[in-house]
Amino acid sequence: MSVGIKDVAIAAGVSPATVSRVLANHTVKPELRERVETAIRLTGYRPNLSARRLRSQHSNTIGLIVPDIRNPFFTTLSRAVEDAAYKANMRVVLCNTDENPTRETMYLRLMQEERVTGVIYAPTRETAAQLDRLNFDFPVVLVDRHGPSGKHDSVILDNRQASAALVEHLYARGFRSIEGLFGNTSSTASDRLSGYTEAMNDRGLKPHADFVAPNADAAAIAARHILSRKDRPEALIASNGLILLGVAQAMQELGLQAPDDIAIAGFDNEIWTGLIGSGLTVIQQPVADIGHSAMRLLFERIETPEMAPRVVMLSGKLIERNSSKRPG
Amino acid sequence: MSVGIKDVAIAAGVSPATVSRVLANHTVKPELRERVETAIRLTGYRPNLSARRLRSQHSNTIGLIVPDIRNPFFTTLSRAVEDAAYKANMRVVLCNTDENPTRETMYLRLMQEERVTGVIYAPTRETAAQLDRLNFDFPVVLVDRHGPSGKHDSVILDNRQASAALVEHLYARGFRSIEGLFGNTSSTASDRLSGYTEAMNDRGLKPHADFVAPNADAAAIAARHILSRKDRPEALIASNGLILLGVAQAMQELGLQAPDDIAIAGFDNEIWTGLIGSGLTVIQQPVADIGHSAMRLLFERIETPEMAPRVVMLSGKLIERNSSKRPG
DNA sequence: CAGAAAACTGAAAACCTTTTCAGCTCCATT
DNA sequence: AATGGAGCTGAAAAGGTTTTCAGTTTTCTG
Repeated sequence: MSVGIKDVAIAAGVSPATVSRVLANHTVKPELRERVETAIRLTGYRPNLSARRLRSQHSNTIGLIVPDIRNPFFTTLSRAVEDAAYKANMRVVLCNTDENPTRETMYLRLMQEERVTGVIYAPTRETAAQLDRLNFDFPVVLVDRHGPSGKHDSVILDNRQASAALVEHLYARGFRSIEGLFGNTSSTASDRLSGYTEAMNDRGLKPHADFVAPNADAAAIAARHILSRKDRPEALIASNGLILLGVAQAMQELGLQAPDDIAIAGFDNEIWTGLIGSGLTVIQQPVADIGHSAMRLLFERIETPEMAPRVVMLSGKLIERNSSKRPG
Repeated sequence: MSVGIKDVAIAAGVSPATVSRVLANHTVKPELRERVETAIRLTGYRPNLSARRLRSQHSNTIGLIVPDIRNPFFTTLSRAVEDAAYKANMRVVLCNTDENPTRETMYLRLMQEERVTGVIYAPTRETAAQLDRLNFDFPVVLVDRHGPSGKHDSVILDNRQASAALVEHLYARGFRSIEGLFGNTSSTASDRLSGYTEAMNDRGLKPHADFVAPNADAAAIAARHILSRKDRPEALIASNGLILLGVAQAMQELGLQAPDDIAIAGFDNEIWTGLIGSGLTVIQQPVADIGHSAMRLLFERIETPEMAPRVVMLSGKLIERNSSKRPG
């Protein structure tokens, strides 16, 4: 069969324990270490990680649970997580939930069975609400979305502020009727909603929010409705990258141009937002930072389990482009 | 500590073996099964996958090794792989190589140590060349890129044909000076190059190919050069999605419009290609199909290890948009 | 140079399952 | 009524490593 530590030990004329010590870089007399190392090379030995994990009780695995890796936000996030993980000599198990609570709980259970070192997790609002009740044997860092209380480590954007900044920007450019299209599954969407609502109210404007499943197709359908309405707004805000994409698709189908026919602003500075038309005004999230911060929090939590939960809130940056220019 | 199968056994008044059998859905008298099941529920038992893997010699894990998950092609691919894995009750370990052979070999080694069930792998040309010599203990399915010989299962696009289709299309539209911008790391790029070259030669045209690292930034720099040349071509072909993106960026910076200033065509029907300007002409790859096919090949290989290697070649589809219209 | 401390090594236990093997019960067949 | 077989179950081994513990060698101290 495959060569084990025992075979290496025999080949090197030492005990398995010594081989293990060489592998773990523990203190071993140079001469023996030498012998073991050549034995490893000769036999082509590869440690069995399952056995190692079982014995050492360290899985060196982190779980990444996101709605859909195809959402560019989570794509970039996952890349940042993977980078940090491999620097720390850890593997990443990837889980897509499709915003489906059933899939979420099933993956959370899987994480338990894997005895993962920790989890980076963007929960739906539904599952997040029960997060206090659930008890995990591993640390969880929430990312992009927060839990029911301040009880969990999390890394999120200052969504209310970012949303308000969008309103403020459009207001400053002279727009008054500003409608918002928001996702209906995440805490992020609702935070952005309240930032929007508040900012509108502060300026004596009447907020008008619509809700939609956070994917491009659903958003496109909703946007077509809004855009073809007789009383369509002067400006439309999209609460995330996928929704913004749907809006852009609807605009194209209807042959509308921003900002001439309607002003557009939204979230997530995806590459295409700068290329489309004369550019879409967006809030840029520090996505890679979010991922790295999440991993940092996770590692610190592992090191100091009793530490009080921390919420890291990062700021978005308004990228002004032509889609929100005052027309004419 | 955490509850093990032994604790469940005690709680249910049976042997650990019986608990194991219940878990594996083996034949157990209904009454005992009942008792075990409630014991599991009561104790909150979760199997330890490391132990299970060690003993059963099945990792139920598949490795996914891609250059960069942020390349939309691989994003979609990974999603398809994860879906198929999920359905087969397997986990996915995600690896980004950044087209770096060192990282590749280190991940391949990791896969050995994980004793993975199989690997889906998009190798660089450099590592692919040595694939015959390397010997893995697990099946490998190459994806998007092929190995040195027909010795490996693989799922790829008919790249030569697709590339030729692009030339043919541009030729039909009246373009004669057609330059190509190709990646320099993958077999895919070189296949597309030869498709391009051949199609050009067939029509008595002189091929003109440039090579670039397959990422948007490098492509943008190269494209700026090409586009600012006095004798810039009538049409430019980009050999993948990232390169096409770089071209689009360069066009924008230089204030050029397709097809008025130059015709553009490329690979990968990313969403933004339909939204930008009046649309970019591209070859659409059946990406999800590629992923699913790869998993199917992998599973079939596991089932029938001695089967001869199979190459699945899928066809791209030309999406004609305005960027390749004859101007004026 | 003796004795104590430090450094190193190996045997065996432990990690948590699954799987083998033998034994038991129960039923059907002759 | 004896025999054979099918269907279950439990004890124990096995899977490949790390870790503990005790023992041995080496180094240091006075």
